[in-house]
Amino acid sequence: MKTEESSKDLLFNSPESVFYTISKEDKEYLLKNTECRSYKKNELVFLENTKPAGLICLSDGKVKIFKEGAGGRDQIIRLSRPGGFIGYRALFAGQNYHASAVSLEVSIACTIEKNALFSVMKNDPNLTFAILKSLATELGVSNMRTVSLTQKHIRGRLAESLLFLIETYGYFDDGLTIKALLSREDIASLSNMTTSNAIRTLSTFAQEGVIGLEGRRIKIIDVKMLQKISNIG
Amino acid sequence: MKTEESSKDLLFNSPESVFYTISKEDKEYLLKNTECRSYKKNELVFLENTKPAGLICLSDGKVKIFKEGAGGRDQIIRLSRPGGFIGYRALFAGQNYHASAVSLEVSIACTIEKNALFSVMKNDPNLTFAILKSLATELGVSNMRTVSLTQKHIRGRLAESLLFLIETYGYFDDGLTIKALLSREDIASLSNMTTSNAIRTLSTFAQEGVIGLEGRRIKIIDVKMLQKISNIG
DNA sequence: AGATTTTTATGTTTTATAACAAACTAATTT
DNA sequence: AAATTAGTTTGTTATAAAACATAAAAATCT
Repeated sequence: MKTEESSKDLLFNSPESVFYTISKEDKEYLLKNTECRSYKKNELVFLENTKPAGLICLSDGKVKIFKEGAGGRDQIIRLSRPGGFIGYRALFAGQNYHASAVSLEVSIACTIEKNALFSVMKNDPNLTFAILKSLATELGVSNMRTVSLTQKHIRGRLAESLLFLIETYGYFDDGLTIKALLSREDIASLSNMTTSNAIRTLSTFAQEGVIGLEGRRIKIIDVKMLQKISNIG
Repeated sequence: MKTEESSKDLLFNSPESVFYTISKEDKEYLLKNTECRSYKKNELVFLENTKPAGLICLSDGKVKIFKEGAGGRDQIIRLSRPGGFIGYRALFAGQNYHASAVSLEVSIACTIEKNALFSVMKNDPNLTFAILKSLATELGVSNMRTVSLTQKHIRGRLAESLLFLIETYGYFDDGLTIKALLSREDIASLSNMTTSNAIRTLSTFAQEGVIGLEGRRIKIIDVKMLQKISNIG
């Protein structure tokens, strides 16, 4: 299990981090202005329409970013994994959050205070450029998702979501079970359908031998078929 | 009518441009590496899956950015107006275009060559920061749109599209007619519905006295009502 | 351990919207 | 000006998915 202290280390000293290559002084300065805390399952990380305090980096666990839609039906915009940033869109746009974030399991997240981060960025074009690239990439995913969610049918959307979960969280040690135990409701919110239809379609996939179901565990039996279902829409 | 020469001026010397405040030398350098050209109506500006050559700025006219979906049904991701950038997501993500761009009317667009732009950005954190802000803002719009398109009903989606057109292009001198003469098919692609349903729903709105229709001209009679329809979804 | 709530499951009905069809109108081309 | 093509309109039918309903199972609380 990770601690709140070791979390700062992941954020600033792992080679994949955009902060890995910044100067020693900048690193020390940001470190002093970063706070980590842990979240229980289903705890709010930030709330729609509030102001970002800084850049939040997920260090351990899983967080969903979602918008509440008409009739209480949520729409999951994004899922975050350790090492990923959350809520940075609003921060850099200078806006309030457009969505809320809630942990899906016990999680640790670190917040780099806004002004400290900005002052470092203003003197480090490479850092700003790296963040720009990351945001641009995310915008691409978001645009693709818009098309998928609006044009694919239920089976295609669900298949795409399962592939997305595999991509994001990978498998347990068995190499088959998706390493994410979402509720059926969350799977529905991710795939833009009602919970009933998510359950129904999952069990159809299971009957067809594409996946296996054991409670919240989803075993992927036939990835190729899943990709095919996702592609034909 | 704008010329290709005066277009460069808009891009670098208008106070709203992100390039307005860059140094004189940088401006001259970018100016040398910028090319403007005009496009006929329905001409391709860039094609999905090709590599961006630089940052494209629309100087005059209107351009739609769209993705071809299943069964030839397009999805308009974004509409650009003079002063706006197009295709910058792919450029900064270091990817090929995920969508295509086509002019909706006679247009002029300027392209700042990629490497020239990047070298200026690497030395001007403020410029990079400004572009980051702009991208973050767009990502917000994109996320909101995802939720609207997936959760609102036909009437709500169409009303939202009309309001979006007003916001983007404003009115003709009469203060009533939307300054954008889109085909019914484009209105459908923007609202994620079939052309038939776009036409049908437009004429329902007209019957209800919310809008007036004269060919492709759409007169907004009751904005409040339109906002209400958009909000209730 | 029992009670209560939440989550999952499945069947039935209703409805919004796509798909199809056919005609009419406007815009281009020859 | 006639012919051709592209775009618009309206009506009908088919269908995917939501809404509703009920029950079983699992998780949580007392």
